[in-house]
Amino acid sequence: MEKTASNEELIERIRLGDEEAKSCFVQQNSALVYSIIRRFSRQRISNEDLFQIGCVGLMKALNNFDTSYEVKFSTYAVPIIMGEIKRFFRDDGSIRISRSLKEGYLQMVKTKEMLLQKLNHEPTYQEIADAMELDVADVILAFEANQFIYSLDETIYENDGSPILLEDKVSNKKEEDVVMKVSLRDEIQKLDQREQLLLHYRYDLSMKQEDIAKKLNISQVQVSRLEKKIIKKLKERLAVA
DNA sequence: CGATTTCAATCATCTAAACG
DNA sequence: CGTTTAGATGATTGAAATCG
Repeated sequence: MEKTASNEELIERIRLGDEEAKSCFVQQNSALVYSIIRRFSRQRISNEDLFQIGCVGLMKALNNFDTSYEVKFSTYAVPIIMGEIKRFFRDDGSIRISRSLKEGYLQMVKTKEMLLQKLNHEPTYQEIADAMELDVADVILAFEANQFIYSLDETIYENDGSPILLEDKVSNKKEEDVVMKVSLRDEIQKLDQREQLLLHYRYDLSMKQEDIAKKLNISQVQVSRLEKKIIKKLKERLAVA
């Protein structure tokens, strides 16, 4: 290693493929990450995890930073890192807080699918509630709260049943799973509608390929193939990062 | 049993004769 | 020339065999 160079200089060299400059850069800016995560530290999550997430943000900032912005790197990087951490808390919270609620939700989704077949129309909240012998208010609440949650990882992480974990399919490594989780979420967002839906059915709802096939109007064989393709794609994209 | 792979049929895309 | 036709090559498909 060598004496301190400015961030701007280092970035210049990183752009040219200088690996040494990169590690030097990370080391130099870890203090910045620390100063940010200090504000977030809570008991629920270790500082180490937080730091890793912060570094994800740092790398994002590094990749997207444009010298023509005419601002100091740190000015640009801080909001990005903050965003990354905030996003993690949001995602993390929604999963941990509502696990039992989520399970109920999954059941509701299944019931809804079933009713859809039986009634031949989109079931009302009332009908779902009746079928499950629940209060309408509970059903509505669960649906509203969970509507947009795609918890493709973590969701089932401590179920004793036989959960399928997308994470395991995509990654072989055990470590650095926090970083992996974050970027996996990113990559899933980039998939097209049908692919996301397939993952949702498969890994959130644990549906059979055959049932998914019916839903998507394709054959079960195609579901198998499509699923394999998606896994492969995610794997490749994560491997590079 | 559910998931995957195999295999033959079918479809799409390209190439090059064979015309008018 | 343009376009029509024959065929070749490759991708996609689902039923059925096979796997775990």
